[in-house]
Amino acid sequence: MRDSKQREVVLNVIESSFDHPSAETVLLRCKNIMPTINLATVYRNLNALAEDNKILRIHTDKGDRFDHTLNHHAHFKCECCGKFTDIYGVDVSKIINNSFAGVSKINKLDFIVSGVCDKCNNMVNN
Amino acid sequence: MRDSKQREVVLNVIESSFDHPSAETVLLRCKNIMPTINLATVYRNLNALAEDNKILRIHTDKGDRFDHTLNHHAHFKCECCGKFTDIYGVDVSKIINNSFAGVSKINKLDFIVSGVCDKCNNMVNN
DNA sequence: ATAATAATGATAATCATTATCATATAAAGG
DNA sequence: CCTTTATATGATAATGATTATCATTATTAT
Repeated sequence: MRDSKQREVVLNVIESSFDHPSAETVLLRCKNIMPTINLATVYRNLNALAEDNKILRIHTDKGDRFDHTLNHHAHFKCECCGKFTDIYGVDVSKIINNSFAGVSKINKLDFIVSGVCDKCNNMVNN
Repeated sequence: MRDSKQREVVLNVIESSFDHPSAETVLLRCKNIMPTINLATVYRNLNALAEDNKILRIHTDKGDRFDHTLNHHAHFKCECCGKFTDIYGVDVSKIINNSFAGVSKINKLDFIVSGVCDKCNNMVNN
């Protein structure tokens, strides 16, 4: 893999984002730094960086999100406001170290809890 | 929600399927029973049944899968052969009963472990 | 039986993502 | 430093899963 200014920009954007941005959001943030960058390039580099374990891909029901945190962790998605947050109550590393019947190698965990966040719940009840 | 022959067929197909079929696969199986059934109808009814907690939707990186098992459980997806199987080593019900900081209500769990299954692993090593 | 309304089938539209391809750019060797 | 060669890019078309639209059909309350 050759170096590229674009890949560097994409990596910088992910590493400085703490809100699990989508590819489209990553594009917007990249354009602030490099206005000529293209959506296809962003997708290509997000794929390359995730493949290379430089960033983490989170798979959601409406498109993928990307995370600067490398270790696998659970996420919460509010069905009401769409907000995407980290969950610290589950020891995912413990799970990934276990082996399951019929499984030889674990590469990835997608663990997404969906529901209603406190903020949205309070809005409904007030 | 009104009754319909088509929804009955879709529900029957899911309840007699043990391989987590995709919408397209569900369509094929429905057509064996009702050849005139339409893809849009299958999608509509899969959505309605999942919404109604009659079936379970599993969200994967390449399209949704559907399951007759109602209680939330973890799944394993082989990156090599694409096979989709249930995992029994993780007590998901225990996780879902816990509450997380900032979360008022949990409706759904997507828990997918990706990796290589024993079968594919043996093929590579032999 | 009839009226009101929801479900269907056929198909167009959408949305995220990937593929294509000509051009630009990185890095290796002279 | 200049050329060569292969990879990355930008622009855009294509794909694939899912949803929307809309005229027709079927269900159910009256």
